[in-house]
Amino acid sequence: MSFGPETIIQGDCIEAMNALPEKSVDLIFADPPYNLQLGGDLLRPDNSKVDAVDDHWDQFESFAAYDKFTREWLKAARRVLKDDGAIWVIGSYHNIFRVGVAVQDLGFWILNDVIWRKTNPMPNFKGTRFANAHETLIWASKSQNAKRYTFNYDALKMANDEVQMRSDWTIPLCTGEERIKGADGSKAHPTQKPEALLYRVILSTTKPGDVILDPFFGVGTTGAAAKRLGRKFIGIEREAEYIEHARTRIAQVTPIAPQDLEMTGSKRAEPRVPFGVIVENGLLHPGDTLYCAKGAHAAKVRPDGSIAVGDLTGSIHKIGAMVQSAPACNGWTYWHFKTDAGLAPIDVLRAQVRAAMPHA
Amino acid sequence: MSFGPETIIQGDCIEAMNALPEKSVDLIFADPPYNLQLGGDLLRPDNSKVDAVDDHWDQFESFAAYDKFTREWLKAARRVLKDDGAIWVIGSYHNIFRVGVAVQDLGFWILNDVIWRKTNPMPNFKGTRFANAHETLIWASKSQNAKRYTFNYDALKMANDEVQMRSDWTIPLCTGEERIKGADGSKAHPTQKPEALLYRVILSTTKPGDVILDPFFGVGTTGAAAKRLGRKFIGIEREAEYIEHARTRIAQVTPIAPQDLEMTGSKRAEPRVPFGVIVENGLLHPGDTLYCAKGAHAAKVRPDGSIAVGDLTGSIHKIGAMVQSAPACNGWTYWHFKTDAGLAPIDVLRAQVRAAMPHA
DNA sequence: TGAACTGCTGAATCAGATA
DNA sequence: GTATCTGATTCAGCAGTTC
Repeated sequence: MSFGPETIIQGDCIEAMNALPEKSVDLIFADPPYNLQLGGDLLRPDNSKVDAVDDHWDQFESFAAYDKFTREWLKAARRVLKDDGAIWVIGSYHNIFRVGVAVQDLGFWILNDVIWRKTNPMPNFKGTRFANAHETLIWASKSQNAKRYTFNYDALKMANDEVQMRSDWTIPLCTGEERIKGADGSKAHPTQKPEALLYRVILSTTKPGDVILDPFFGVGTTGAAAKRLGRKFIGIEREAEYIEHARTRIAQVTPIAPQDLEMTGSKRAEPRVPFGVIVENGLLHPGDTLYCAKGAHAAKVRPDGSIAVGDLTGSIHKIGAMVQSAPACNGWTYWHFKTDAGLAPIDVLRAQVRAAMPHA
Repeated sequence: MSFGPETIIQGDCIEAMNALPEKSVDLIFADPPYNLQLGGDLLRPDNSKVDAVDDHWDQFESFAAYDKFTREWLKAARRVLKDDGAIWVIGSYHNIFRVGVAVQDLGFWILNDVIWRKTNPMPNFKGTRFANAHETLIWASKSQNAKRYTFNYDALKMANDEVQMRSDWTIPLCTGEERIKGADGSKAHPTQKPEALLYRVILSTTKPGDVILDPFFGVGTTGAAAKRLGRKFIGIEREAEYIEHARTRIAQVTPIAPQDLEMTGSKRAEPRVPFGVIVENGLLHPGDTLYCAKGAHAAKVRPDGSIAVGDLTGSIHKIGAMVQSAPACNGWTYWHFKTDAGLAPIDVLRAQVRAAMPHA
């Protein structure tokens, strides 16, 4: 089954997800409710004789109900997720611990917890606690064995001034223009997330064209960011009013042109060039000598693309590791050849071969 | 019962806590095993081996076994805690969700989760995830009705440059001189916490003279910080070797008057504003064109904050240097974007983002 | 004397394709 | 499923040495 680029479903998210085909979505982003409905039931103002056991029981019942709900929607979510897909869940200390345990118990494998560090949080007015200045996101693959989840490491590193992206993200709250307002000017949704947060989630863990499912769609931040970034989305939401806001909002989003979606790619994704091809193409010749950067080691190129140091023969990687007594070695950067300007890594020859290859 | 100012008990923490009188301590700080589940060896890019936490005390058979252990020590801890006392537990995503659920289920009432944001975390060497740059602390009172927990609001605010203390704390790792070393110069304990972290915990949630219990005492960071701040402590630790280090260490601590205490690490590290954030926040869009001041060079913005001039892609700084054939370039001042009033340097956009982040 | 440089290290669930 | 091979991958801070 393939989805249209924009799907919004009104209804209960568990039923709606169970109606979707299994293993059909690439990423799930979920911002579940965390109204534990505590306080009212548990507060006993008379305070005359608080039975501690009863207190715990009440609390347990309430937490148990939330846990049951959490496990049910997570289970439904896991069914529709592709085996190489991943899930994000956002929450606060009220619910995130319970969500995290359910995520782990259902077989997801946590990859990171990520902190959304708010630049402009609401202060704690009473001065009774630390200002609650962050929320927590859990990023998990479908299972421990699912090693092929999407992570655009190089693009994220580029987006962070060429330093690898950390697990704490500093992003402002959703305010001002971006905040969706109702007819009376009041905020349309109590917990609208900033689009910058979703931008980073989607940029880091999906590819263009991927299908993103949001079971608690609200006013459609996930949909807006997905559309902007050329991803498909499925949003599920119970409240007709939120859906109305979401539709209006998403209709106004202009997608980035496909050719402008291109980002810094991974070296791992580049086509493999065996060292033998360098020799085959005459960029090096059998009998030529390779050197390590300091010239301490020298190796001879052989016709089949292996190299020799004394009696030792093998691949550029193996021999490189052996002469250094290292557990591993990248021969492309370790070995150099002589040029007029001095030693140059053989990786430049590989780059020449790749440049001459037809674009895929 | 009253305790001496410094008590260290060797033994199992659950048995030792059960031997203490109930409702006798003011604060508990616990740094339990994290239940890391590591694969094989991890090599850095330079082929050196990461010194992993592979100690026997961190090994558990299953989540269920870890949960059982967690509930048992938390239950024992709750018994010895005064009704107006509080508990801190620190952990990572491997264990903190399970700890948090146990804390809630046992009747504690979470007041905050606090993020220890590390200035100098270990990077992710393989480029597979976000750098794991934080740990999470849970701060909880003994029960929901226990409103009289200690929180030194004004002192904390003062120590934080007159701004309310937030739930994310930026503090460096414990390294250098502070790190306790064994006879052979290697680290005495694999997970020693920075004293600055304990200062802040103790300063914010205890009064001078309070009794602080640490059931996983290790090399005694809690004891050292408690003594320095004029609090009593009880440390429980199984390993005789750790206790030996702790005693030596704590003996060298000179208590200081709280008013003389300078909050360590309270200066907020000003996060850089990477160019990717400008795009993320929609101040520029993928596909937009940047120009040098004279308009001779043009570059296209990409979704990850890299830019492209023809086939060349890279950061604003790198590409700026390349088009000028210069060794280096400040991309913020070199590249401009079109406005109604002509070209403006992209640095004005960075200023806008910074202005929107008063507490970044 | 100081700047520059080299080396080491920190709670880490850390690769991917092919045979 | 396992075994083998290619070859990609790090940031901040401290200590010790060199220039």
